[in-house]
Parts: sequence; C-alpha cells; structure tokens
Amino acid sequence: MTQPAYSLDAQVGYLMRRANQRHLAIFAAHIPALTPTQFAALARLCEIGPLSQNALGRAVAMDAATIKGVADRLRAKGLVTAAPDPDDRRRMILSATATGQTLFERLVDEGLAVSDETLSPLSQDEQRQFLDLLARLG
Amino acid sequence: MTQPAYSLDAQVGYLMRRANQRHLAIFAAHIPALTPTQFAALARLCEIGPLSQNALGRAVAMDAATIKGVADRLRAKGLVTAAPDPDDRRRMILSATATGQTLFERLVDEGLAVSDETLSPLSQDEQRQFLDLLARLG
DNA sequence: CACAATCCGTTTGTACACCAACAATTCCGC
DNA sequence: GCGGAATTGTTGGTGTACAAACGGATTGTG
Repeated sequence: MTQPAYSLDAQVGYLMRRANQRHLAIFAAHIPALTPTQFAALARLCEIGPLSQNALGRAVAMDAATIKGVADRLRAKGLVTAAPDPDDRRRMILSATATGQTLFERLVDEGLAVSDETLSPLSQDEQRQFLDLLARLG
Repeated sequence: MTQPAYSLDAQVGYLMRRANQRHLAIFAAHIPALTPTQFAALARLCEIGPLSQNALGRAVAMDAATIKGVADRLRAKGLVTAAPDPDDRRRMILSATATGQTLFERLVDEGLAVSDETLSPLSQDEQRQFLDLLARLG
C-alpha cells in the first residue's frame, strides 16, 4: 500500500481560506468603513431590532468574546448604542442608532455588489448551485 | 421602487464564514496538535522541500507577517528548522525536521478525514461540484 | 424558600490575517 | 559599476476568532 496522496490544493479548508481571502479583499474595496463582521452585526440589528449583546452574537454566529469587540467598535463609531435592560440587570440592550440605520441602508447596494463580484467567476446557474451547497455546510 | 432586500443569510461571505467555523471545529477535533494554518505550511514544506520563509508564505497564500508567526510556532514545536541561505544573506531557509516529516506523514489520513467530514452533508457528486466551484472562487 | 444550574458580560491568552513602515540586501538598467 | 527598484524578514497596530475562567444575576428544581 502506498501512502495516500495529500494535495493541499484539493482540501476544502485550504480552498475556503483562499476564497475567503479574495472575498475579504472585494469587501474592503467596496465598503472600507466597516469590516464584514461589523457589517453583519449591524445588518442583523437593523433587521430584527434591539437585542442583548450575546443574543446578537448568536444571531450572527459570533461567540461572546468576539461579539463584545465588534459591539465595542460599532459603538465607538456611533452606529450602535447600549442601554441596560430594566428586566435583567445582566443584560445590555444594543440598538442601531439613526446613523447606523442610515449607513446600513446606504450600504445595502454595496453589500449586494460584494456578493455579486465574489461570485462573478461563476455563471448564474453555478452561483445558485454554489450557494445552495455552501449553505448546507454551515 | 422599494429598497432592495438584504438577507444576511443569503450572502456568500456570511455563508463562507459559517462553513469555515464548522470546518475549523472538525479540524481541531481530528488534529488538536496543529492549527489548519500550521498543517498547511508543514504540508507544503514536506511536499516541495526547503524554502525561504516568504516563499513558503506565497506557496500557502500567507503574507510575510502571517507566515512569520506560523513559522516561529512550527520551529518552537521542533517541526521545522531555519538556516541562513549562503547565497542570499537576507533569507532564512526553512526545512521540515525528521520529526516534522514523520508527524505530517502520520497525519495525512486525518487530514483527508477532516475534508471528508466537512463535506459529508453533500453527496459524492455534490462534493465534486462544490470543490470545483469553490476552486474557481480562489 | 433554598440552592444548583444556567446565563450574561468581561477578561486573558493564543492564533490567524492584513496593512504599513523599516533596514539590510540583492537585482537591474543604464 | 552604480544608483534606483525590488525583495527579505521584522515590527507594530487593528480586527476577527475561540477557549477558559470569572463574578454577578436569574432561573429552575426540589
């Protein structure tokens, strides 16, 4: 028996890292004001309204330590505010500010353009297929 | 005209982040001794032999600052050694040690198992399709 | 009611990942 | 051969990401 071949370039993890690198570059070119993570958190907050910090984290798949940093930076930019929850003294309720709402609405088109450009090497059919398969790996 | 809808859950970047999170967890469960990044660098070094630090970085798509940290950690684990290049005083030539080679060879099967498990929600056909499309987005 | 289990947010530590700047070296064009 | 351009490795800074541990608050169960 020979050693099974290992081609790094054929491994999912490696390919995902490369694809993600390209995507991050496209994102940064379109939306320099926010990182993808920050944009995701802001989008969710605008989409479903005020949430506790950890709840927002769960809604965007970030653990408690990660969402804290993201929330802090969004607050520092004035896009999000935090207020204590009257019903639960542990919680801080995060809300998008008017500035945050406006910014998000103004960036929606850019966000869609980022996805478009990222997928542009594929045909329309392939894009749908890819997103479908990708969603099943989350 | 209404505002174009923006569904975070339908954006490539978000889906890739989620898929990658799942993949990282699978990797860590199979190969706790190394990170995916470290494994990739070690694999390349075993695959194509000694390389300068930056050349290795290019071979695994990591920038100079990133590969430095990875190389340092691989050296600290005794899997890689660095020697000055006699032909170019700027360069450090990195090589896998015997320990590094052996470890890599012993982990090849696990590496393939990681890819398998990551793709396991898809059928064989879908796996091939997905990898094909993914490779074109790098 | 009491107390264990859970949840909230925070901190610390490790590890990518990229940008920008830097000194030392090598390369290249003229 | 010489001087500008490029390359090598390094550092510092910012921003994810996750694990582990913590104190304080709340919930659930007996």
